[in-house]
Amino acid sequence: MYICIMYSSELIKGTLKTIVLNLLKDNDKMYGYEITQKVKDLTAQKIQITEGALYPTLHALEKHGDVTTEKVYIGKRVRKYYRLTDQGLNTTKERVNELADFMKTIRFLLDLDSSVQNV
Amino acid sequence: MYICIMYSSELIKGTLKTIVLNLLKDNDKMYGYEITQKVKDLTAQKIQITEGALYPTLHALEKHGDVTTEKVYIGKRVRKYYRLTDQGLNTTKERVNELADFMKTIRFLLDLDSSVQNV
DNA sequence: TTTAATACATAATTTTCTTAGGTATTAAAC
DNA sequence: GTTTAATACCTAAGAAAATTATGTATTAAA
Repeated sequence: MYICIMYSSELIKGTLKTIVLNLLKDNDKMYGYEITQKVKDLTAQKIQITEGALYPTLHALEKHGDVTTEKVYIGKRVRKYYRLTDQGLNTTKERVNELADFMKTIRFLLDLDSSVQNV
Repeated sequence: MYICIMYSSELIKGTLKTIVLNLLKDNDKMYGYEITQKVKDLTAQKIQITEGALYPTLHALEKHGDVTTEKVYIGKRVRKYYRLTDQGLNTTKERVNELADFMKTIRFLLDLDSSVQNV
């Protein structure tokens, strides 16, 4: 699974693009490997993006004009940096708002707010 | 899409089973069509479960022993009621906890808690 | 009497991720 | 010195889960 939560597995899908876009919104430019590490660090290893999921996603974002790329050589090793376009920033805002709204709906639907243990 | 949010489409996937299980936890017994309507009502039409997604899911839950079924005839029309088993109740708790935890992680990752508009 | 709502179901297709594989550089360990 | 781990990119086959489309049938409403 692209999202390799310790406790479970396929529970949630479809958030990858939003996660990537939001990271690019906050970080000016990032390369693929960096994204996987950042997500891993920020989530205490709970979410681990696999490369098989990430790279096709990044390529799709580029194809749709949400990001631009720039190759940088560190010695002989190549890094491909991704940067949000103006359109990509709009897409990001839309996606993040949708996800936030959806999660709010789910929380209500599952009655999570009334229980004590879930903040 | 099984989840037919007004604003978007494929953003989130994989929550269907958890939603269904949690409804059954709170409602003793329900039939398929009732589940679709309940979710529609509770979410102000934001989430609309399609039958093509629901029925295979219910059948899978039955196959795995999380629910039992009971056919009831209303006149000549048949209703198939689904009811949680003890095992199903455990599955439900696990799933809901996982989903809650995951959403908390996503909220942190997307920095949603620090912004004003998202409560 | 036709349409909409109720109520079940399956099958083909599509999307999206997993799993697995491939290449190559650089740093660390042995 | 050489193997291993980490860095860094990538694709392709397969699986999972939904969408879309279709089917049957009853009942209520227009």
